Amino acid sequence: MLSKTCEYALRAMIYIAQHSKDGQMVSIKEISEKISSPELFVGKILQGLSKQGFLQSSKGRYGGFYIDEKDAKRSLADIVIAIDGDKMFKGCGVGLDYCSEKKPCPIHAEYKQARATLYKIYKSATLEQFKALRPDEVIMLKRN
Amino acid sequence: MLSKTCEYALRAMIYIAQHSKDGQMVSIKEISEKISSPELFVGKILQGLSKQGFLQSSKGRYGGFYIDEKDAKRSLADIVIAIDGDKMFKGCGVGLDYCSEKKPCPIHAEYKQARATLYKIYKSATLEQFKALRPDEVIMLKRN
DNA sequence: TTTAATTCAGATAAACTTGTCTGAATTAAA
DNA sequence: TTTAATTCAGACAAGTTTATCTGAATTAAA
Repeated sequence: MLSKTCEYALRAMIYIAQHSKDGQMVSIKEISEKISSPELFVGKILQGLSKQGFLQSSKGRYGGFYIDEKDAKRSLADIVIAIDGDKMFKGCGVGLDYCSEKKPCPIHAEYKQARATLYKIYKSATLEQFKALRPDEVIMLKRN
Repeated sequence: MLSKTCEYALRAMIYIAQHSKDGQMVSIKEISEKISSPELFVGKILQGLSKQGFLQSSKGRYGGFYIDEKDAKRSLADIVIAIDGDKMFKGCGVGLDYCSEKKPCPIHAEYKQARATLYKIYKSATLEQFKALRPDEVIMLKRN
């Protein structure tokens, strides 16, 4: 459902949120290692998100990325939509352009409901929540 | 969520199911026109589904595709899985490999539930249901 | 038996997504 | 002020999905 790009983005953002303590910047190198993802590609993704104001970045030595308390309140839905658009939360479940309330396909009502639930789930999840995990709850962001 | 290929497949299968009356074959040409999709591409897709036993095909003049009553009972979920695989119904909502019951991500439980609901929706929808529509319920399969 | 209309099979091409390279700009520390 | 470490920007490359081309095989009808 999420593109690979979007999954990288979420994992990277979660890692940065978890490691943004007292102004310490997190470098792309560190991030990509810790979430096992292609360094330059994740760099690009974060540059985009940074331009859109989802996180702070600073150039130069000891530079990197940072997510402050305010930005950590952003929902996963916002990030998903910034990258994949809202197609995941929109449209007919069968891919019919002309499916509507007036001419619903057989799964229209249920699908619409399921879609709304999905959106609610992503919308109410925040980066903050991943910072607040107890040590025994901490989740591996790596692959493999 | 569904790939383009899968959407073509569903729309084509629905069209064929709706027009498979008393042994009459439906040609790729007719199908692709009626659902406005690339003819040769939909041809390929249907060839694959036909090999997998989702519908009948016959070569030669007056040949084409056909969905009998038994095959019309197949669920949309089966077709989706045959084409896109089951990734839509599996895995973590954040894309975490190590998210599990034991170490759930913050949205694990809700997402799992939503995913299951989605599967149920596709699993209980059949091609048959699209044949049974009353005239005023009939849905446009075309684009544009 | 010939012809025309079709599916089938495999190769090729175009478009999109994912990933890499290169060099410039920036910044903190030595 | 120089150096080393970083992000940034734009071009490039590889991989995947979507779409097309070509010719062969098949079949019903003329």
